[in-house]
Formats: sequence, C-alpha cells, structure tokens
Amino acid sequence: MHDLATFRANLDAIAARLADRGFTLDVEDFRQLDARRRAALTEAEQLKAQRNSESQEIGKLKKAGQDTAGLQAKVRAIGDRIAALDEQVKTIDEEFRQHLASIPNVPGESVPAGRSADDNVEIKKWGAPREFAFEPKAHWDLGPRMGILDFERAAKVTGARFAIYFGAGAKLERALINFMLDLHTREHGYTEVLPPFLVNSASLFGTGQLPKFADDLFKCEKFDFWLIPTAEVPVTNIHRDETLDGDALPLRYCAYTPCFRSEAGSYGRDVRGIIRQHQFQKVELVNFTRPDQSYAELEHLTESAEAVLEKLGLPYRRVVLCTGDMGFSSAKTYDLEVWMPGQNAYREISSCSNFEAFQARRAGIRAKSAKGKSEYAHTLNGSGLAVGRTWVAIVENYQQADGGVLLPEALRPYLNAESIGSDGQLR
RNA sequence: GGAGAGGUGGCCGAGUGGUUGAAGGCGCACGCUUGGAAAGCGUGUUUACGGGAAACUGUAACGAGGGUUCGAAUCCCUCCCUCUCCGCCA
Repeated sequence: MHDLATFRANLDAIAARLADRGFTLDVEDFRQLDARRRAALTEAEQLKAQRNSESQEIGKLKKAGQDTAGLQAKVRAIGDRIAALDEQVKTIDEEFRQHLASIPNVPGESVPAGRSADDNVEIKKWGAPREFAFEPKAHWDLGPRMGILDFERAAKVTGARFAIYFGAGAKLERALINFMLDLHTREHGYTEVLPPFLVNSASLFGTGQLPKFADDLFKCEKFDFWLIPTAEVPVTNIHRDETLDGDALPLRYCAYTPCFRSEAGSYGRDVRGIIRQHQFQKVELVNFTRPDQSYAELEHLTESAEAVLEKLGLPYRRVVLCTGDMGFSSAKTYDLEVWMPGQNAYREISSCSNFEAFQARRAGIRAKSAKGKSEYAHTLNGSGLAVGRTWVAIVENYQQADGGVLLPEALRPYLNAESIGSDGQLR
C-alpha cells in the first residue's frame, strides 16, 4: 500500500517508475478520484462540526429548562444529510482504498529496468559446478532409487505435488532445518520464532497476498483461516499495528515452517521432483528496520542466506531482479540460485526482498526513536533457505558414482554420519 | 462445547446519555526551585485524515462493526479477543 501524501506529491514520477515494471497507472483517474474524495470529506466534516456545536447547545438549553424541539428538528435534518454524505465518502473511500491497494510497490533506485526474468542481472557467482566423471542424475531418480523419497504413495495419500520422505531422506530434511536455524541464531543475530501455520485474512492483507492473490492460497472452509504460503506472513504480522522502539532496530527473526501454495497457474511447470510442491518446508528470515537501515539490512539478510549455501559447499549465483520480474510488494529483490547438476541449471533457492514501507503501511507497523517522530518501519524477508530445494541441491551435487550421496562436512554432526548409501542407509 | 467475568490513553484506573479526547495516579519531557540531588511547584505529554506558510484549526477513534438519539465511552444487537470454572483432549 502506498502512502497517499507521497503518492499525490510525486504522482507523475511514480507512474513513470511503475511503468518500468509493466504497471500502467491511470494518473487522471487517480487525480479525479482524489478530488472527489476530498470534496465529500470536507463537506461531511463541516456538517459534523455544525451538528456537534448545536447538539451541545441543546444540552445547555435543556438544562436551562427551555424548549428545544425546533432546534432538535433542525439538527436531525443535518444528521440526515450527514448520513447520506457519509455513505458517499465511504463508497469513494472504499473505491480509493481498493485502487491504492492494487498498485504494486515502486522499485528502488538501484533496481535495473527490464521486462522479464531474462533482464535480471547477475551480480555475484560463488563456487564452481563440480566436474562429474559420470552422468549426474536428477533427484527424482536418485531419491526414489535410494528409497528415501516417494511420490506415488504421496499421490495416493494426498495428491499430485506432494512427497513423502523416508529414513535418511526425512532426517536430511530435519538436519537442514536445524543447521539453518542454528547458523542464523548463532552467527547472524536472529531470534528463532515458531509461529502459527494458519493465519487470518487481515494478516494476509498486511503482507500483500490479499486481496489480489487469493487463488495462490489454501483456505479453510469453515474459518477465516488460511494455510500460510510462507512464514513471512505470520512473522511479519507479529508486529502488525504496533509501534516498535526505533533504537532497538533492526529486529531479526528466523522461523521454520511448512509452506502451502496452490500453485495455480503453474500447471506443467516443474512437475518432476520436489522443486514445486503444494507443501514445502522453509526457514525464513524476517527483519524490521528503520527507513535509514533497510538497504544495508537487505545486504546482511542476503549474505545470511548465502552463508548457508557456502557452508554447505553449494555453488550459487546472486541476481538482482529487474523491475518487470519483482514481486508485487517488493522494492528490491535479490534471488539466490543454486546449481542443480541433475537439471544442468541454476535454480532459485532463496528470494530476499526489501519492501520498504509498503507492507508496514498495510500492516500498521511503525517505528519511533527516543528523539524522533513516529514513522513507518521498513520490512524485509528472505528464504534462508527453502529446505526442500536445499535437499535437492545436496543430493544432486554430492551424488556419487555408486548412487549414494556424500554429506557436506557442516551437516555431518547433525546426521551423525558421513554419507547416505545407495541403499538409503546413513553411514 | 457449557457457565460466568471483562476489554478505556505509554501503564494503572475513574467514568452508565450532554462543554469527557476522556478525572485521578504512575511514567516521561521541559521549566522553576537547589551548591548539587531528592522532594516540591508549574507546563506539557495519542494517532489518523482534512485546511493552513505557520501559529493554529476541523473531523474521527474508549476491542471491531452496526443500531437508537438532537447528542453515545456510557443504551441495544452482532462479532473478535482475554480471564475463571466445568467438559474434552495432543
């Protein structure tokens, strides 16, 4: 959600920048709606001021024992006009609010202009893809063959785009979760949070998933509860409608949660393996900052996610998303892409975004320093990392000629083993 | 799920239809006082939106939404949340 005053003052500049991300803002329409809103509001407020003073007058006259019938009738008529005007203001306001809420965030200054993912800019590359002495396999072959991953039974139990992990497969997922949480809490200044996995509509509005993206979510039938598509939703909303102590910022939270996405509109994409599932596990990083801190914090956040890949010895690259490829609420986004030998490609494993005040305005998250005014906080989040895709990266990057998987040093203490054999056993 | 109690400003806590945006207290800020401090005294201390260069000013907000009324924190309805007891349960 945009700030109305800023929006009004910089309408043309904002419209130009939004055009960079493929969004057309009807400037004239906006101006007209704004003028209508102001006119109705002003008139209603003037009438209310009159009603207030005359009602008070009635009180005084009654105390003095005088007749007030005439005045009461007059004020009643004013009340009727106010009711009509209020209705008008409400309608315009709602139209205006919906209009504003459907406009995506304005890209930050350092974001390159572009139309699609092809225009994203690689800004860093770490590690070199391993040279295999044999033809590397994809995880959807390796996993089932080792007996640690099962798609067919998952389809029976639930349906397509679900998986069941067995034995060392399940343990590997759990080890990764613990490894990531430990790393972020011990070395990157994060506080671990275990939030609800179901949230209400207000929370989804706060982070920007509603009203536009309801189709991407799973909804409970009899309750205003939705399955979270990411821990970003419950964790960011922890501080909804709060004023944070500006001097105590940044606030850094990390959370492990399962994530549930309908993946509407992605039919036919990534149908093999566990790259794109209706349920996946993720460790999420969520930060709250003052406006002056958020871009430095985006670097820290992204580096925290990168540290996971580096400690696991997984080659990756960092790209900055161009204006046309960014998410609705984001002002700037870095994607981390890990090398997947089985697919011979870099695949997204983390997305780190600075939302500036876009979410904070929707969610009412403010910051106030001892010597400062109350202002909207900036919020950021990023995957640190998507656990399922990290699982895939390890299995594919560390696969051995015999069909087993060597474990990265950093993970061995968590599994108390050095490898997973081709028979699926930890050794 | 059943029964009951309750939700007021940064905090505690008054207030059951009229000059109450809200007494009183605490906290905080500034000033006076003091050799310095404490005490004391004084002043100030919410947010959003509109108008104004500013001083200032209008409207709204006492869990949320709706209703009654000339007028609602106060009366009525619906919902949400918290607490206590009972039931059930990982």
